[in-house]
Amino acid sequence: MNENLDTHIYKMLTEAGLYHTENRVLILKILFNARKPISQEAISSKSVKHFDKVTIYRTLESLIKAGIVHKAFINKRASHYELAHRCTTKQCHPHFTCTKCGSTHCLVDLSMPMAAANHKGFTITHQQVHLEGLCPACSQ
Amino acid sequence: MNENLDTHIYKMLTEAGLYHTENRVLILKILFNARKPISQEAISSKSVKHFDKVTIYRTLESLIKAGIVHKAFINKRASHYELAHRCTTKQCHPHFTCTKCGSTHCLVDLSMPMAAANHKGFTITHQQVHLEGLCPACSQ
DNA sequence: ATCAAATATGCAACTAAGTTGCAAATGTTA
DNA sequence: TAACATTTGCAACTTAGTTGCATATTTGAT
Ligand SMILES: [Mn+2]
Ligand SMILES: [Mn+2]
Ligand SMILES: [Zn+2]
Ligand SMILES: [Zn+2]
Repeated sequence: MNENLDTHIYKMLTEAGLYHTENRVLILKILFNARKPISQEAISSKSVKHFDKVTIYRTLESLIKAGIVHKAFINKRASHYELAHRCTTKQCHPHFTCTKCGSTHCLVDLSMPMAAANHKGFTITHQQVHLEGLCPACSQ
Repeated sequence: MNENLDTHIYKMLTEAGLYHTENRVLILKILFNARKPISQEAISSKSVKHFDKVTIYRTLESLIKAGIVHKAFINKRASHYELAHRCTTKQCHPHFTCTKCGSTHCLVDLSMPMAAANHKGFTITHQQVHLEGLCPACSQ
């Protein structure tokens, strides 16, 4: 599985025309394992190796430009990043924020209908749905 | 019309149990006139009177707590504020951001179906839809 | 009108997310 | 291995938002 992940990441970077650097691979692995949007600070603290925060921001920037990563939404002034592999070009899965514990979750199996592509002169190309309420743990 | 707005604002503040202060009224008028989410910085620059930014943040905070104002979404690290009068408790109208000119719009007449109130243990109480694409001016 | 209590305001100082410039290090290709 | 392109770390900076505190304003009761 680790072998597969390394190979997968290697291929992704090659296809994107990005240098295959240690930092890029480590950050991608952290994002793969997180399975939800996380902040620069969270990436930093999940990492064994010390990263300069500028390096993390610039690495994320390059991955976003390549379409591998995207910003999910902004929570408490810090953007949260996740892999883009479970989103279409027109719509990301809905994101959920618990109003009690503050945790965020990707509701990848909750499908939401897209708004019409045109609405009173607006050309709508992308839709993002943000949900709030209580997470399973806090619903009890 | 100005007479009506003053009266309306006065009533809103009274009903919310908030002091009827000059600053609160001025900021509410700016929000009424803006007709879209705007930042603290924008409120400040639209105002003839000089406001301390802390005053604006604390005024908005009190209005949010009273349910009169809410944060629409966060754009470029700065929250954008608008009146809550065109939103229900469960769902705000969709917000649109133009990818070309960066302008934001409230699509108050574009209705989006609510996600189910329950989904795999999540209790969903609020939904926010964010759309992207080209605004009428940029669509030409 | 006057006063006391509650609330709002302005100022200075602070925290923290994200950015920029630049020199040194690393990855790629030949 | 050499030349070139890209990435990295560091220091310094910008700016949204917060906090503490002393002063000013609003309100309701007298
Ligand atoms: Mn996503
Ligand atoms: Mn709104
Ligand atoms: Zn929770
Ligand atoms: Zn536009």
